[in-house]
Amino acid sequence: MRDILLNVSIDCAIFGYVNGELKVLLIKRDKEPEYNEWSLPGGNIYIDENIDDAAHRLLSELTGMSNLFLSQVGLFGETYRYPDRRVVSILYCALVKPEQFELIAGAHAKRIKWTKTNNIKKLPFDHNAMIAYSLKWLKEEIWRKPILVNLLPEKFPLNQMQNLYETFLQQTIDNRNFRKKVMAQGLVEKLNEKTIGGKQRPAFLYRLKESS
Amino acid sequence: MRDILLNVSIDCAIFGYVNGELKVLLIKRDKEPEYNEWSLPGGNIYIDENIDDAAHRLLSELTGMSNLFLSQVGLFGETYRYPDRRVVSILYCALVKPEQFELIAGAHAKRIKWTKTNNIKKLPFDHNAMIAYSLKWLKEEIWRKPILVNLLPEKFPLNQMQNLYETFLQQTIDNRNFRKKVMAQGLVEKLNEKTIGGKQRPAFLYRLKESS
DNA sequence: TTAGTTTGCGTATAATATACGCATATTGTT
DNA sequence: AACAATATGCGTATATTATACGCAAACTAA
Repeated sequence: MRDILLNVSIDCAIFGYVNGELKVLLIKRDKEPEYNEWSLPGGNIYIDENIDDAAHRLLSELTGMSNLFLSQVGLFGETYRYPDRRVVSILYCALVKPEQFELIAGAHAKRIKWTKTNNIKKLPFDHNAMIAYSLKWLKEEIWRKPILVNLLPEKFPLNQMQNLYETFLQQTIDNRNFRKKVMAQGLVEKLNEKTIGGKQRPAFLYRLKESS
Repeated sequence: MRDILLNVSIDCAIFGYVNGELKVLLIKRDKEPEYNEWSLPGGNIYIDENIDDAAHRLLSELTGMSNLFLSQVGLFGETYRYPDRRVVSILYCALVKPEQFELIAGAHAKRIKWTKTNNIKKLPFDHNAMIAYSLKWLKEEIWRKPILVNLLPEKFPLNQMQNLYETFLQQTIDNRNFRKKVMAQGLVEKLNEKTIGGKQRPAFLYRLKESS
């Protein structure tokens, strides 16, 4: 039985994009407090466990998801945010393609579901604030971190990347300017390969730079 | 005897500007671990204490400083960063005018000193990384938060504000463009008062906007 | 061959940031 | 009282960056 950090916890706001709709992953709690309520996946950190590692482990245990690109986005430490004892929570955030994951309700999660982010009902603790904060953070970081690029296959043509950005930002982007912008900030690099079997002119493939 | 959070602590990187030099506040620890070593001021959070409040209290206790504009800048949670037990530390940061404070070494601080930020020797724990991180953060936030404006008197002419920015950023700024930039982002507001007793043309006074 | 489509080069325009001119209001000096 | 010295605070010109758009090239399907 490994010891846990009693005053620190982790919560994860995992967003998924399906058919142009942004959804957030909720689990049905199978323990107190807030037994049977829908909430963000989260939990405790082991005493000798790296915080980022803990976030990945918790998600894996609760939902079966692994190898996500998780970013630490904030700290929620209101005095009475958690009823049982004083717990400061570290908020992690990721964007995923729901269809790439088979959700498996694991320990402490009776069920799992994707919920539309517009019009979320009242969640336990400060989880509504966490979701709002994450969405704001995401839109700011989308051009600086490979949050979106991680939804793509390892190698992809630029128009696929552009479609993703357009879908997430809910706006069309000029393809020529998109290329310039993406190249200027250098999150991705051009490969010497092209798409094959497409129904039009082959496009060069790109991938996330090592350093990102 | 109030309980404390065992797994969470606070550290403060307080920077001071004297004669164009940036210095950081260090205290000489009077308890283990790292007894007698110079380190960043910091300490524990009480079980029912707001995190921001704790940061202010700790600084006050250790150094006598109060009413600082403190910003939470990061979380340091490496597994073995603290030798006695697992502690995740929340880093706070502020910029002050050293001459405005009478430093009083309080509980758990044998001495206090200002040290130049270039060429700091090895400090305990991860405090060197904390200082480096704070400096990077400061330069990014200097136009968005009233970190620097808080070093000024309540009412000030724009050239005083400009001098401060120039000193901190170590570069000259065109006075006309400085005015435009400052007005455009609206951290401060113009008053209907002017400087008196100066040795040249009186300038309008400005102050930090309420909302900031 | 030709129509349809996407790629990916280019340049033109708009928006923003930086550089700089200079008249004005004040104090100190002759 | 005139003038130098200095900082204020208005303006506009230039450079840099972001956005809008033209269009030829490369491929597929028919």
